[in-house]
Amino acid sequence: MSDKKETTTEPNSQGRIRQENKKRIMSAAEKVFAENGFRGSTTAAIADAAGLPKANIHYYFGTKEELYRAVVDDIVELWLSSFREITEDDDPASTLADYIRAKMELSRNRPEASRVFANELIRGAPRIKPYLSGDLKNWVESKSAILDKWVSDGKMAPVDSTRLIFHIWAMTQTWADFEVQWSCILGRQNGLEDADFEQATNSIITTILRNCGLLPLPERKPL
Amino acid sequence: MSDKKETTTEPNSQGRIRQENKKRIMSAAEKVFAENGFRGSTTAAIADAAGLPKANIHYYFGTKEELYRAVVDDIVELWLSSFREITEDDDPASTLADYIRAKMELSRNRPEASRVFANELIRGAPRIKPYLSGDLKNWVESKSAILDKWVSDGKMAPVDSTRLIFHIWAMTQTWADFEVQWSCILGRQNGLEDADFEQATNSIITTILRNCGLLPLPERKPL
DNA sequence: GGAAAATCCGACCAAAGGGTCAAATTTTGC
DNA sequence: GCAAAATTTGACCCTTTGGTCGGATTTTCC
Repeated sequence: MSDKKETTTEPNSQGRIRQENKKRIMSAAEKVFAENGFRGSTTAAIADAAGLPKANIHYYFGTKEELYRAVVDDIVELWLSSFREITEDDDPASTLADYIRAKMELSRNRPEASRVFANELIRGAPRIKPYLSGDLKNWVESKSAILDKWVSDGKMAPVDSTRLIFHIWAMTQTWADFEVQWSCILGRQNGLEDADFEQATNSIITTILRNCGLLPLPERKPL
Repeated sequence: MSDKKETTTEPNSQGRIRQENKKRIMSAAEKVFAENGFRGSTTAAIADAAGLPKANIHYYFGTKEELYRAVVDDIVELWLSSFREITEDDDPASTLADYIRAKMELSRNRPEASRVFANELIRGAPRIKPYLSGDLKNWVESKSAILDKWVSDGKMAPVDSTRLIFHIWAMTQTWADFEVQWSCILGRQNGLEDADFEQATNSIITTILRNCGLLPLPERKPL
């Protein structure tokens, strides 16, 4: 079913035009898929966004499905590569804060990538389940093991380390996926501003560090 | 453009069959829209899920767009009605905990509703922006005012009350919208279990209450 | 019980959708 | 400079899709 174009044989060292066009198409596709999901996106819309005739999309990617997979694979790679390595010797507070900042920068700079991913998850992740149950599961397990080590070393208070990671993701990605909701509620006519992301970042960091006993208990205002 | 069936004139007191069928179709539509978004959903798929011929969908709802709006309006109403009233005289800790529990129960029991809403937001909320900038904005503003009052009354520590609400939503809704991600990572072959939701609920409550200085600072394990 | 209203539903239609093709043009490698 | 390879593109094809229609069946109401 997919043995007709064999992208694997392509020498790839040359093909400057090919590289450029594929990148252009994938970037356009990311936008369209983010907004409409896989089934709701049309190859015509993608071609339009890329400024190319529809036939070119099929020339470079065969089917819509293949293009989608290429886009998703790209995002998965971005996801995994964007995590700085963490070791048990690191300082919990600054490591967690840095991680939250990195995730928020992704939400700010690559919101479409986040939304493509979100779309895929909402649909039950038919195409990326193996990745979720594989690389991603391993990543979470190894990181929560480090958190647990920090706890048992007395470097931070006991927490549910797995849920901690989940909830960091939820709080950071919501600023990309559901941006329109927050910008409406905050009354930002032209979308969220840098300052909104900064404030959100600080709020998340505070929440997480307090939860881990890494910030002093905030004083209540005296009656 | 919509003056041909005039659903408003329908006496509605009779029409038992009508009520039942509309409910059946909307319930099926919620499922299909949740999984495929508006553009990705076909009326045939909805009819199929409802166990009715496609023509009936159009008989009761006119167009796909009208059906979608009916479903979304229903969800918006559910959203707003599910919030217990809060007053400044309430106890912060139990009020926040109750609210988180209520949101988590919605995520557990009406995940499709949450996903339809999420789909709409990811797309930029073309059809519900007025609701976001209206009712929802007001709701958030009135609730964050109460939180602020609690702070100035010394009943809880100073927090960014608006972001607090946003992040409660993010952490609770992620368990509906992205359930597949969490169940893969947790290795649950058959989807999340009740116990998973309980554990998540507790984790969120702890996080939020600690953030508000409503739980004692957790002790670190001594070296 | 019977006529009017409501409901059901298979058959149909025009538009949009994914994908193909072959001829024309451009780029590459020597 | 030129032949082979790569790329471009409009026209085309078949399937899917949202939506309609009209006649059959059921329900309602007196």
